[in-house]
Amino acid sequence: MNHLAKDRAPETPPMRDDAAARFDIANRLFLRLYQASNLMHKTGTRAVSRFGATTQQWAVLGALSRPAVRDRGMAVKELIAFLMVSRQNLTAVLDRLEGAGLVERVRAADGDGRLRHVRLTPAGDRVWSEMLVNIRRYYEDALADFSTEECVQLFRLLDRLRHALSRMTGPEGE
Amino acid sequence: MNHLAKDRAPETPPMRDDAAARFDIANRLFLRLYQASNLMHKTGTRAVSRFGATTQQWAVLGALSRPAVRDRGMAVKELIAFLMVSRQNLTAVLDRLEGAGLVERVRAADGDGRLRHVRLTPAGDRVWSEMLVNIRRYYEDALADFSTEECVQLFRLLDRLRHALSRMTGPEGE
DNA sequence: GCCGATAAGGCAAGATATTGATGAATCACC
DNA sequence: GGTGATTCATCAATATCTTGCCTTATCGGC
Repeated sequence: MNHLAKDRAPETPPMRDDAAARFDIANRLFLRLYQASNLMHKTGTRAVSRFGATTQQWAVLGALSRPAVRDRGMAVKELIAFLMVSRQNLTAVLDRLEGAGLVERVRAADGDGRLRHVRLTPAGDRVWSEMLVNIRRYYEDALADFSTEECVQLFRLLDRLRHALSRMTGPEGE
Repeated sequence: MNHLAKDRAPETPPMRDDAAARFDIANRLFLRLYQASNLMHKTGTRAVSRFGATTQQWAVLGALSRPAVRDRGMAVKELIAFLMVSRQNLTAVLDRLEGAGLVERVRAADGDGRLRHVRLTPAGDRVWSEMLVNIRRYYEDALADFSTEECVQLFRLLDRLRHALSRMTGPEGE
């Protein structure tokens, strides 16, 4: 990795080195994303393991616990868009959560009879409150070395990356 | 978020709101990490699908193709530390790669007879070169809206997060 | 030469993730 | 009222990913 003649380039920077440097940093970036995501699932599942939960179930419960949707629940399609997973996968996760009694599928009270709204059960609400204690501690541990400003920075960059990647799944995957 | 204990000194920022804001941003951050990682696997696997590969196999081949280890290969233990996956999982991925003839397990030429070095086969080397064309295009597409400076920034933040999370797996997980 | 530690593989169980194909109920439109 | 699109579910195949436990081979120290 020789990126030497970098700081003193009064004219046009050499195209070849620039492309090579970008590939190199992209490679490292995606490797870190891969590693960080592996570790997130590993440590996250451990953090909520005493509830028999996993990071995916955590994500679903977290989505359903948001004040804006706590009462009405979310349609499966909305959850798919929110979590960016496949329908087949989400169905399996929902099955497990429903089996554990944390979540229920109800027909939408309003118009559309095709929609099934997924909603937290009272038990799910209770378990989520308990999990929240562990989750707060998990966030504190994981981000202890990050200033709030840096957290925001990382969030924004990840958000843009997510946006770019979701465009690659096809124009409808927005 | 409702700001509760606001009756404190106007000089110091209210602790409660600060903690709530940090939790909120942490929550969004990890959701974005979850989403971005899902999308990375989805779009990445698609990018190398015509080689019958997946993102994990891509990661392994990428690790083995680095100039520093191209000839001697990497011990399984090194690969585990590098990719941060479990041994049981890596074994399965290596089995598939070995079955496809892209990778071989050889006894370490040097001292330790316990070590099996995983190395690219000539066929694996060839396939990797072809995959590289797709991978370069993938990186360009995914990071088109990012300046090189922003890529470095995101890499550094992810690297620190990876480090923090790996500390949480236990002191040996370094 | 014995023995604990290390490196790797085998086997099992369970959860997550993708794609693809199929089916059933419902809605919107004509 | 029929038709096509939408929403959700199901079955199947395949690949990851984790934990836990057991086995084998080897290394290093005593």
